[in-house]
Amino acid sequence: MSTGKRLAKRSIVGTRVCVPAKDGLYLPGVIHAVKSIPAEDCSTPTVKIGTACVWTHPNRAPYPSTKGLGRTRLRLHQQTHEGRTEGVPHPHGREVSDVMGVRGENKDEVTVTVNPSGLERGSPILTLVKRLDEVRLLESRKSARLMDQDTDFARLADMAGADRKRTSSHSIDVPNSIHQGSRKRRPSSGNGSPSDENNQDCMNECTAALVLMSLSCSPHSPRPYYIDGSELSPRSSHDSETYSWALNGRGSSTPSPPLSNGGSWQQDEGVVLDADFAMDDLEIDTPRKKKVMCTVFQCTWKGCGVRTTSCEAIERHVRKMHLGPRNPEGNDEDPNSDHEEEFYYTELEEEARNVAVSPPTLSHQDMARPPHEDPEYQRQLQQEKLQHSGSYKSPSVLSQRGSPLTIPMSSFSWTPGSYLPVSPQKYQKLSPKTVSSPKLSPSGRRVRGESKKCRKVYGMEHREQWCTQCKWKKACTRFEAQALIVCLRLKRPDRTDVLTQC
DNA sequence: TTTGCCGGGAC
DNA sequence: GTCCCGGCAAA
Ligand SMILES: [Zn+2]
Repeated sequence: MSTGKRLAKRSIVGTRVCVPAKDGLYLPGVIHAVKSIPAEDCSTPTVKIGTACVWTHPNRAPYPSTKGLGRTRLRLHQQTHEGRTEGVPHPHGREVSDVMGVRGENKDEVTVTVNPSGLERGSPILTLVKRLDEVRLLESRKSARLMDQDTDFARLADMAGADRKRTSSHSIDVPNSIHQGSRKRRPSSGNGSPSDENNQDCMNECTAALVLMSLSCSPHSPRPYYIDGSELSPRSSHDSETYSWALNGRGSSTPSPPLSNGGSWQQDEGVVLDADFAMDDLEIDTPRKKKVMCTVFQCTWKGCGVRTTSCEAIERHVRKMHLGPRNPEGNDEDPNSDHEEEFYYTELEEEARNVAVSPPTLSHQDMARPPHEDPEYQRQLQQEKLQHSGSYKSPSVLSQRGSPLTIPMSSFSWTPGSYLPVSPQKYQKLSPKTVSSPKLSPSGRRVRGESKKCRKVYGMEHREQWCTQCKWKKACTRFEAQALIVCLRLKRPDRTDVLTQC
């Protein structure tokens, strides 16, 4: 519902940004004002660099603070999670914050120019070449979206759900036979040495989710894909528009952040989902769910408010109308592009009938069926390909970027609760919306998964080997995750980058 | 009857 | 937040 997938944009004043300077150098600054230009129906942020210098560019937005460092910028944020910006270890071990500029030369290094005022008096301007992981972030006020992304990454680490703590502590599935039958709490520490199998189990669960994320999300505000009977593919009603997770019906629909953490989750908090990747935006066709919701995208550029039903369309709009071409060549397909436009629209959910007046919309039938079954959608795809080849990210492009998986659902059952191995309670907490299950029994109870469950596999006598969920009498998460990995290996052996994490 | 797991309660 | 279990429904 209107609990919204993406939070409405807040004021960007105060947001740390990078602005392009000469020689490809990006200077950190803070947006201190946004001037609106009524005539042009847009606004121009003014960025303060240091104390005096002001950068402004009509019809052009500054880069979010992490932008402008090429691919390296994300690592800056992801690896540190400290909410700080441009704190560069001084050669003598001190931290300096008067960074004049940061330039990403290659993947692992950044060149940092440090203002002498941040060092001893009279020091010359320092140019430091630092490894990425040496660069720490000082306090910064990031844009809401970047905040969201951080949250995402943090939560990403939680994909092991109830097992996550044990993931980090390398211990899981504690035998609890001693306390069997007693509601007395076991000491939470001293879990003893876990079996390798359990460790692997946990890893598998983590990785399965990672794999999913990694494979199904494009680096550019990655689009989720959905698993229908046969494949993971972008789910959209038309024009690659209303994306939503529909894993056998249950899923989420908001984009997730790029997963470039290399699986090194150091934080664990909740599930992956949040404003940008939430299990909560589930579009499921069940008897329970009567209202057909669909997503519209609204431009948040001041005074604009243009709405489209397509993510692509709104991004195109923002790019064309407000931001200008991404680069001189106008090559919008540049994988390294800044995706700045993502900051200038918001995603809203509306009842389908409202959307009918929003252009461009097709029939609503297609919202309830997979795109590959929708002839109208297919036609649209063809047209889109023809019309926008080169400047428009058609689903095929998305496919390349996100490399959606093709997973035969017959090989394993993908039950909704186990989409990410997470405790149902947590799942529900992160799901403000009423979540309906894809396969619900008439009573509303979800249909039992078809895959083996710990109880069946290990038996009551080996309860200690069960996954945590099974121990808690919750929906088992172990075998679906494993099945997913198996499928992944079979179907996408080329994705060694992800598979190596398994 | 067995199994899976939802919902809710204890801690 | 974690952990547990009553009880329901499907298998
Ligand atoms: Zn299990």
